[in-house]
Amino acid sequence: MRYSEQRETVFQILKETQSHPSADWVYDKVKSILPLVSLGTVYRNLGELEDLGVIKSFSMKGAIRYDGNVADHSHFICRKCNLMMDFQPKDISTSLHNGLPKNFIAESMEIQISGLCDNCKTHSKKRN
Amino acid sequence: MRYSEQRETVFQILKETQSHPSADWVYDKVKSILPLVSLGTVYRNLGELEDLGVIKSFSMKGAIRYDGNVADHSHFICRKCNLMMDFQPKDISTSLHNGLPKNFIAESMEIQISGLCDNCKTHSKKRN
DNA sequence: ATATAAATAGGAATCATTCCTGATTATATT
DNA sequence: AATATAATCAGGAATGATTCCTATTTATAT
Ligand SMILES: [Mn+2]
Ligand SMILES: [Mn+2]
Ligand SMILES: [Zn+2]
Ligand SMILES: [Zn+2]
Repeated sequence: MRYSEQRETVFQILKETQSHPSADWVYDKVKSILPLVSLGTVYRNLGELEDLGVIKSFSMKGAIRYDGNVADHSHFICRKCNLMMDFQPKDISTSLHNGLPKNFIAESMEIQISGLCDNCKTHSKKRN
Repeated sequence: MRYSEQRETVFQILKETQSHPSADWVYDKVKSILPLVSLGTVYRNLGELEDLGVIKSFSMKGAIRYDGNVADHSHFICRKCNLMMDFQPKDISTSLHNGLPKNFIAESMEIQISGLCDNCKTHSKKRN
């Protein structure tokens, strides 16, 4: 795989944010550094970085969101503003061995907690 | 909310399957009963049923999938064929109180295990 | 039976994502 | 340093899922 400034920039942006952004958000950020970058290039590089295993993605509310944190972790998701925050549940992987479906090979686990974030539990307007 | 045969049919189809189908799959099923139904009607009724709280939805691999099982449960997802199977992890809700993010109101939890289903671990072709 | 608002069918519009193509560029080789 | 070549790119068209629109139909209250 050949080096490209576009791919490197996409990767750095993803590593530096905790916000689990969409491709479009990444696109805007890249544009502020490389104004001529195209959205297709951002998508292609996000896909390539995911194939390399250095970023992750998941779809949420009809849009793909990307995560530069590839370590095992879980997410808290605010149902109002869609904030997505990492957290590390303790003592889960050990206790989860109970109740797993039979004959399936489990490769990864994600726990998603949905609810209201700190902002949204006190304010009614969308903040994020 | 007025009764409609279309909504009732959508609801019954979702209650009777365990497959976590897409809107399009539901559309095909409804058509076999009400041949003139439109895809827009299926989407609208799926949304209304979700608002009522009698079905759930989540997006997966860029498409919305619907679930007629509104009881708390988790999913095993095959990364090869996208099979989505309910399971009930035991002893999770109690142990999960450790490690939750601060100041967030947790309303629901879902555990997703990804891996290979029984078919896919032995065959290479897509079955589902 | 009639009135009325809710729901529908069919199709257009939208939006995220992927695909395509001719131009550019990183990198290896001379 | 110049050249060759395949990878990558920019820009835009195509796709596919979902939502939106509107004239028509229909459930239901009176
Ligand atoms: Mn994360
Ligand atoms: Mn389910
Ligand atoms: Zn929030
Ligand atoms: Zn499978």
